[in-house]
Order: sequence, then structure tokens, then C-alpha cells
Amino acid sequence: MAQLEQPLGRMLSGLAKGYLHLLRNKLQHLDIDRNYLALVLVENNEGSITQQELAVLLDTDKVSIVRVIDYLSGKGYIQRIPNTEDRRKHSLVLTQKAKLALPEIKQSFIEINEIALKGLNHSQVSELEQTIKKIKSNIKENIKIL
Amino acid sequence: MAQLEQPLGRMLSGLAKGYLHLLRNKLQHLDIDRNYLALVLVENNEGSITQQELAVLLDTDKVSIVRVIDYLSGKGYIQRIPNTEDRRKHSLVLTQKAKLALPEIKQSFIEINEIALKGLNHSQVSELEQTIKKIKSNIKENIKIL
DNA sequence: AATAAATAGTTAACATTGTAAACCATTTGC
DNA sequence: GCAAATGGTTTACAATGTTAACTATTTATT
Repeated sequence: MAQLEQPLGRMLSGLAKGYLHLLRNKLQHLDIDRNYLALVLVENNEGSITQQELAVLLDTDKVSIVRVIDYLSGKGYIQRIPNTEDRRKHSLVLTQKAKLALPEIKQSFIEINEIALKGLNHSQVSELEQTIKKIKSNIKENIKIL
Repeated sequence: MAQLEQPLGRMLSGLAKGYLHLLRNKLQHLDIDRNYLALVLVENNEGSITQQELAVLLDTDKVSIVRVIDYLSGKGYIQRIPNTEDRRKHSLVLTQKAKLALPEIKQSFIEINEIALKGLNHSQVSELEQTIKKIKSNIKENIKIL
């Protein structure tokens, strides 16, 4: 088994931190500085997504989602609409403001990826993706075991 | 430029989170649940490292280090020794308790790496390492520019 | 139909983490 | 000798993760 020079966890969290830093910077003219991905996910499921479903997509819990939606609706990007079929649920819908901002948000995702992956060829990127998937499943497997 | 299926930042932070989860779990019988790497770094520079130097190694700031050392010394793993040459500085030294725990901590680092990288061959791991380095430098470069 | 159990969402509490500003003591540069 | 820089500490605040308790509603059970 090969050894890494630096602790893997630290390398990864450092990368993730830098990535978010760039993203925030690119979108700093918006009046939100987080939860961009939540907006994209709501868009992908417009009208039919609930907070619970969003929690699953974001791999978090419903309590955190309440904060996310409080933030995004406080900023005027999302509205909670009572679901008539199941009155426990809220359907999340984008405001006009969010719809206007979303193309740029998605474009920024693409651009940050391009920046981060600059100088890597196609096979290196797909290799990276495969490796990350493998590591993720290795970790998940082990967390399950304990 | 190749596209990733999922946002890179989220993939990376998810991995880092899982990694730390495993590490904590493996070392849960210790009475500390974080800052393991700080201990290892102090050991590597035993007697000669200051808080400021540790901050650089951990890529953080001196305020955070105060908290780290407060925690580790509160748990009896580290002592602050006034530096006689420069009386602003504190030299960080490991207690006996830390010295006894460190072999296991370092071994856990290795084991978690093995778990995370299981099923990957040597060239895949070194490829991953190269790719991560490249991404890190790409991001750093861009943060500098802004 | 009545009741128990599960689900969706909210609220509150608490610890951790990141960040910035102000401050003290000491050392360095001019 | 004095200004500026450095090492460390304290305080404050916002963001995040986690847990427990709670309301309202729906589903399952008897």
C-alpha cells in the first residue's frame, strides 16, 4: 500500500476550503455568500422538492436545512409553499431573483472547476473522479462497519 | 476541459469529513478527539517549535493555535515552556502522556490512509497525489491573483 | 374509528470553528 | 531611544454540526 506524504484528510479539507473561497469570491457581488448548491438543486427539482428531500441531496439533516432555507428565503431567493397533498411538507420554489442569479451561479461552478483542474487532461480528471469515488466508498464502507 | 458530475468542493469536503470521522473513531479511547496532527508536528520538532511555527505548519493563525494548545495542554498532552532566548515565545513540549499516545496516533494515520486508499494501486495513489498537488497550486495561484 | 407510530418541519441549546480587533510583553530596526 | 514588528492572549461574533424536544400531520395497526 502506497503512502502519502501528507495526511489525506488535511489535504482534502484544505482543497475544499480553497475551492469555496474562490467560489465566494467569484460570486461576491450577490447578496448571498453560501448555499449556492441548494439553489441549483431546488432548480433541478423545481416545484417538487421538499426540505427533507433537499437534506438527502445535500447529505445533511433537516435541522441544517431549516437554517439554509431560512437564510435563502430571508435573502429573497426561495419561498416555502405549503404542500396541499401533504400538509406537513413545504415545497421549495425559486423566486424571480433566484432564477435571474442561477445561470451565473452555475457558470461559476463550471469556471471554478476549470480553474481547479487547469493543466489536467481529460483522462487525469476522469481518473481523479474514479479515485475519489473509490475513496468515498472505502470510507463509507468502514463507517458502516463500526 | 473535462467536467465533473458533482461539484468538486462538495466531493472534497465530504471526503475530508468522512476521513476525520474514521480517525476519531479509531482513537476514541483517547481523551482527546482532535488536534492529533498538532501533536505529531510537535513531536517532529520536539523542543524547538513555537506556536507561531506550528500555525504555519497547520496553515492556520495564531489565535486558532492558542485554542489548540489550550485544549491539548488542558488534557495533559502538551506544555508551554517559556523560551529563554526570546521571551515572547513559548516552546511546545510533549508530556509523557503524549509520548505514550503518539505511536498509536501515527499508526492510526497510516491505517486510515490504508482504508481510504484500499483497492488503489501504487500508481493510482501517486497519480492522486500529483493531481491534488496540481489542484492545490491552481487554487492558490488564483486566490493570490484576486 | 381510535390509537400508536412515523414523518416533516421547527425551535432551542451547546460545542466547535473561523475570523477580526484590541491588547500586552518583548524584540528588532533605525 | 523610540517606532515598528513579532509572539501570544483575550474577547467577540458569525457559521456550522449535533442532539433533544416539540407541533402538526399522515400512515399503520388493531
